[in-house]
Amino acid sequence: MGLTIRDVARAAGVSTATVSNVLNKTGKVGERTHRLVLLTVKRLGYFPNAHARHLASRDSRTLGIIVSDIVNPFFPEVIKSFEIRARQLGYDAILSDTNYDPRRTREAAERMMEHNVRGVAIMTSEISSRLILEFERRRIAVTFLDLAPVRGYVSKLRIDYFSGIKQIVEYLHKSGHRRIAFIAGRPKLKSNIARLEAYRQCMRELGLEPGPIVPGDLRFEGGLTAGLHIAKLSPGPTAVMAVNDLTAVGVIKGLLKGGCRVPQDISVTGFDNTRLAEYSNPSLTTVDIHRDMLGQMAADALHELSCSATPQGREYQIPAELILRESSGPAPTEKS
Amino acid sequence: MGLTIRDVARAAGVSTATVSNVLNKTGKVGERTHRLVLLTVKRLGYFPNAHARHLASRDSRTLGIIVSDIVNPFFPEVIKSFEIRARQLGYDAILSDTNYDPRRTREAAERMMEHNVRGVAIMTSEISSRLILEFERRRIAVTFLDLAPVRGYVSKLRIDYFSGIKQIVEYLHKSGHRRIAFIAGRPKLKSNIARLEAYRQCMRELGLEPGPIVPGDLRFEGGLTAGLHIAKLSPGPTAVMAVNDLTAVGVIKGLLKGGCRVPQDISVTGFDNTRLAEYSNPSLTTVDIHRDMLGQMAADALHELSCSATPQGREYQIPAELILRESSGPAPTEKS
DNA sequence: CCAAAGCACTTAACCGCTTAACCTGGCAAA
DNA sequence: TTTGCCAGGTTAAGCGGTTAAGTGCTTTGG
Repeated sequence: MGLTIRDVARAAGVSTATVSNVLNKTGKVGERTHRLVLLTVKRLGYFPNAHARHLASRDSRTLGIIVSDIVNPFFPEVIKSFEIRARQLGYDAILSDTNYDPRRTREAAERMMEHNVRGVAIMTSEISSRLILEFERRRIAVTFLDLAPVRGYVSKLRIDYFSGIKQIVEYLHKSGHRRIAFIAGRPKLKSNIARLEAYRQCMRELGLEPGPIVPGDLRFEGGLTAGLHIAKLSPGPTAVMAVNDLTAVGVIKGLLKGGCRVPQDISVTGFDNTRLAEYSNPSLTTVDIHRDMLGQMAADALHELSCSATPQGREYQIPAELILRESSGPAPTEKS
Repeated sequence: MGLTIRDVARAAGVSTATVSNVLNKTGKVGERTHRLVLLTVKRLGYFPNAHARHLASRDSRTLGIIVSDIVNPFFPEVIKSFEIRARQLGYDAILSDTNYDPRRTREAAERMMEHNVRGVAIMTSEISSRLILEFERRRIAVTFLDLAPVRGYVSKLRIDYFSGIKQIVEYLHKSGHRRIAFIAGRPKLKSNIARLEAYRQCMRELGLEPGPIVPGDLRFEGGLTAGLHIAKLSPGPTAVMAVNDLTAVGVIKGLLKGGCRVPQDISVTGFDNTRLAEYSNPSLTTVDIHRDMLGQMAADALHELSCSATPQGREYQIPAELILRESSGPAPTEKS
């Protein structure tokens, strides 16, 4: 196996406690010895065993993040910023992907417990309340996305879907659009429902009738179908809001296939501001919800919860920001 | 803290060794007791502490994967399939992202050592040979992508860039293209060099002069610039091969801005078959290099190396496959 | 001038698990 | 009946660290 702290201690002619104190920067070691130990560590190429360290200190200094699908372009940036912030705060970060599968979600949660994490950011909705209670029982800090109320060990990251949708609707309205369709996502996902409801409410507030609401599936294919469908409508909408970017890209393709030009005939908007939005052709007008901030905030929230003696969950707002690109423009002048 | 194996042992009226034997399925426990223990574990909601387990068994049963950028759409699928396969083989998987930064690459490697992984899949090129030696010294299995020769503990995953490029060139040639440009990537990356060289060689083999070779940066922006540049060329190429999909998407945008239609005036091809290729407009003709297979193979290779008594690294081939989509077509008929 | 305090360490008892070595009772073979 | 053996346990010694308590100095205050 590898070297142990005892090997280092022997080589440096000190006790293991001294080596440990040097490596943990407790300040209990004199400067001469400190340097000597550090030198020996370098010379031998010693790395402390993380497992032993966690076990002995009764503190894993680890944060976990559970996402539903790492391939979904929404998550990588969240994961990345989570991991970076966790490291800055002195934590190790571990990731689990559930693939939208409740069984794997349970396994992911169990993995977090086995690793004795101090906190876990849950970025998926397929999690049972039993598991959440289990986390609470073990005093493991938790953050949720949108779901669940704030409690002792539970903080909440609320993405401001309403504001995001509102910005789109108002922008389209100002650009002269009056018939604005909506392509929905999965009817069971809270975040999708929130967007749909926000759309309905914002339309009404501007005195507009919520236009055709077409089902989708959050995927490209659903958008494609919806786009083809909308291209055939008469009188069709002059703008289409999609529940996310991927759907919007599908919609654009569907509309083009159906003979509509984007944005000359119909404007299309997305949601999430994934890379796709930027690279799409035409590039997408969409809403950015600061995924990097999301990851960072999750790590910060967990740190705060797990450090406090009397933890009190908080609610964090993730702002949404309208990003104008090529897929939207002024409404075409009516010829009917 | 949480429950320990002692709590379970006490509650079930057996020794800790028995509980351990049940949980590890060693088959040394009678059926009655087995069931009793399992029941007690469920009832109390006990999860074994992974750190203690790893420490005591002197075996982390963990595989690591180091990637350069999780946000790069190439990696998530690799990571996902790696992680799935690792779990199937009974391993825990940990991920580190280096962000193309040598310092963070070193930290990632150190993290792997601290976690005492049995093997690590290195999917980045910014790694120093010192670290590789360090892995070898500790008998940690390693797989590399393209780089490095096969050795005792080192296997190699070779993506068949040559075949991929060759398929594109031959396809374009058959479609009547004779002037085929190439947009390069980073001149230091081995994988990029391999593609460029393959392009040169394949062109020559077909009796074609390697056309303009335009620098790029693997990013959208580089492609955009290159596309604008090429649109101005006269006589311009009738086809453009980009070093990767992202560049290709940029190229398309650049060409469109420069007044060229894709694929009517100019065909464009990508490389990697990221999701982007599918969603781009027009969708991209590209080469799929089976990223899921890559991740799985890496896990398999590490498993094999770390289990063998006399490990001998092997070379694994990752096949490449041409995917035809909308961004390419027959060469326009010359009018000069 | 002596006790108390401070400094720079060492000693050794854990952390929660695994596992080799050691028991024990019951049954088949001698 | 004795012996041997095996299935089905238990005991206890680590794994590689951390850390509270202890030790032998030197310094300091009254």
